Amino acid sequence: MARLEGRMREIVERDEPISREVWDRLDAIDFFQSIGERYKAEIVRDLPKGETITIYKQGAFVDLCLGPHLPSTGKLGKAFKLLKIAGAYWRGDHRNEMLQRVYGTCWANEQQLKDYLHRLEEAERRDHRKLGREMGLFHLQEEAAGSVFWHPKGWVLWRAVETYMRARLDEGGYVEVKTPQLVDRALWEASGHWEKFRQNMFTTEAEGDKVLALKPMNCPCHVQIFRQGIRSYRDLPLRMAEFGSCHRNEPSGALHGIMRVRAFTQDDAHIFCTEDQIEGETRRFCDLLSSIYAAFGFKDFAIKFADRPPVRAGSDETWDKAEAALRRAIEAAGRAYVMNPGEGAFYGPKLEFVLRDAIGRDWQCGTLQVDFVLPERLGANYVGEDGQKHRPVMLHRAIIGSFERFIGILIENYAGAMPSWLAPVQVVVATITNDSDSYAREVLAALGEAGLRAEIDLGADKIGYKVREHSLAKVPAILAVGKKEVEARSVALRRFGSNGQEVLALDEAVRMLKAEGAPPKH
RNA sequence: GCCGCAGUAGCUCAGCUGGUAGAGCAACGCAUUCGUAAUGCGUGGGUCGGGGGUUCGAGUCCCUCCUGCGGCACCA
Repeated sequence: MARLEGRMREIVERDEPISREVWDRLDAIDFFQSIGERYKAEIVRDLPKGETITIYKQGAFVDLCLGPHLPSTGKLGKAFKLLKIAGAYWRGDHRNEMLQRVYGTCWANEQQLKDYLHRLEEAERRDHRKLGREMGLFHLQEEAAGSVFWHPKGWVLWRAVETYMRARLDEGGYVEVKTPQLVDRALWEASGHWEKFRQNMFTTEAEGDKVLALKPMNCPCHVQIFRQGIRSYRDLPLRMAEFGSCHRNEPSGALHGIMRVRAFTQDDAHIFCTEDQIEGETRRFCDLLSSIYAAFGFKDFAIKFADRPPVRAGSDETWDKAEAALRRAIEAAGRAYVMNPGEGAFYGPKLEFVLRDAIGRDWQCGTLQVDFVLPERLGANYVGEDGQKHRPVMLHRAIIGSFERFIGILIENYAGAMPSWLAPVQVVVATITNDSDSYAREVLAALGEAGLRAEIDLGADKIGYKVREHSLAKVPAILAVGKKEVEARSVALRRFGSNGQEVLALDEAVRMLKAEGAPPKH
C-alpha cells in the first residue's frame, strides 16, 4: 500500500489533465477486450442499449467510468491515505471470482484527514471487544468460537438489561414463555427453515434415526404453544414473548466479537393477531421500541423496510397483502423509513431498526416482520366471531434483537462508562486510611440496603491510587471516607468523569445514588 | 465460506541474516497508613496457536490445520 500511495503521489504531482469521451459500444468492448480488461468489457456488454458509454483518459490510462472526474490529477490534493486492502466478489456475488479492492480516504486538506484518522483511533478505544476484556465483562475463546463466556460483571449488565426488558414487556401486555432447545427436524421442515437454512443449523441425533436441531429461532415453538387448545378471536392479539436462546452456525468470516455470534439470546416475541390488528400492533410496537431505545440512550435509529426476497415462501398475492399491510402500518405509525429492496425474510416483509456502532457500522437490532406464511404452514388457527376457523397473522418482533449484540452496542455507545442503572458496580467505597474501615463498612451496608451494587476498597494504597483504579474501571461513583467523614458521618462523592468531589451526609448520598441507579422512568 | 494480514507471559509489544526467550503494565510477597488518576523493593509466570517437515539445531525457513483481525458474501 505504501508503494501504491507513492505512485499516487507521483501522479498527483504530474497534474495530468483528465478528459471525457463518449465511445461507441462495440469499440469500447473491443478496446477493453484487447487490453485484457475483460471485466470492463463485460460491464459495457451488459449496459442497457442506448446507454451513453463514457471513457475517461488520463495520460496513457484509458478507463470506463460513469464519472464525473476531477479536471486533472493534481486537483486530488495530498490529503489522502490508503486504509485497507481486501477481497470483494465480482459484482457482489460469491459465486464469482474475487477481485482485490483497495480502500482509501481523501479530504480537502491535511487537517481534515488528520481529524478523520484521529476519529478512527478514538473509535478503536470504544471497541466492545477491547472494553469487554479490560472491564472483565466477558471473554471468547477458540474452543467455543462464536459463543460468549459471560463473567460476573458482564452478567450483571446482562441481567440489568433483561430485568428492564421483562418489566417493559409485562407492562406492554406480553406473556412470557420458554420453549425447547432441541426440536425434531420435522418441525423445521414444516416451517420451511430446514430447506432454506439447513447448513446453518446445528443438529444432533437421538433414538436411532431421529435428527434434532438446536433451535435457530423461536417462532415454530411459539406456534406450538399457540396451537394448544382452541384459540378464540377474543384471545387476539396474543403477544407471546421469550428470551429465547438460539444457535446458528454462522459462517466463520461473519463472527465479530459479541455482535455476531453462533449462540445468542433474542428478546423475541410473536404477536398472533388478525389482519385488522396489524396496524395498531405495529404502531404500539414502534412506540414501545423507541421508548426502550431512548431509555438505553439511543435517540437516533434508522428504519428500513425490507420487501420480498428472490427466494421466498408464499404466493405473490400473499406477499402483496403482507407488504401493503406493513406499509400502511408503518405509515400510520408516522415513522420515516427507507427501502431495503429484496431483503425481507423468506416468509414475510420486515422493518429493520438499525443502530450504529462506534466505528460507524450499522447493526440491525429491532425488527418487525409480517408473516402470513408460517401460521398456514404450521396450522395455527382460531375461532372467529362467526364460529369459523381462521388463520391468525404472526408479527415476529424483537427490540434489542440479541442481548449479545445489543450489549456490545451499549458498551461502544457509552465507551464502557455505563449509566449507573446498567453499571456492573455502581459505587465503590474507598478508605483513606485503615482508621476509617469500620465506618466504610457501615457505608457499604447502607448502600447495599438501598439496593445498590456497591464494593469496598480497604486496601493500603493511597487514595489517589484507588481513585485511579476505580476510574479506569469506569465506576460511576466513588465515595471516599477518611477522618473527616467518619466524624461528620458523611462521604466525599466523586463522579466518573469529574475531577472534583462533593461532601454529602451519608443518607443524602445514599438517597441520591439510589435514585440515579434506578432504571429510567417512562 | 472467499481474499488479505496476524497469532510470543493475563494485557501491550520487542526478539537482526536459524544458535537454549525479553520489557513495561498486571499478578503475588514484604514494607508504606498516605485526602482524590500510578509509593518503594522483591518474586513467580511462556508447549513462542496446533500438527508435520527441512536442519546438528526452528519463535525465526517450508507445508497444513485452527483461531483472530479487515473487507466481501451470508444474516430466518
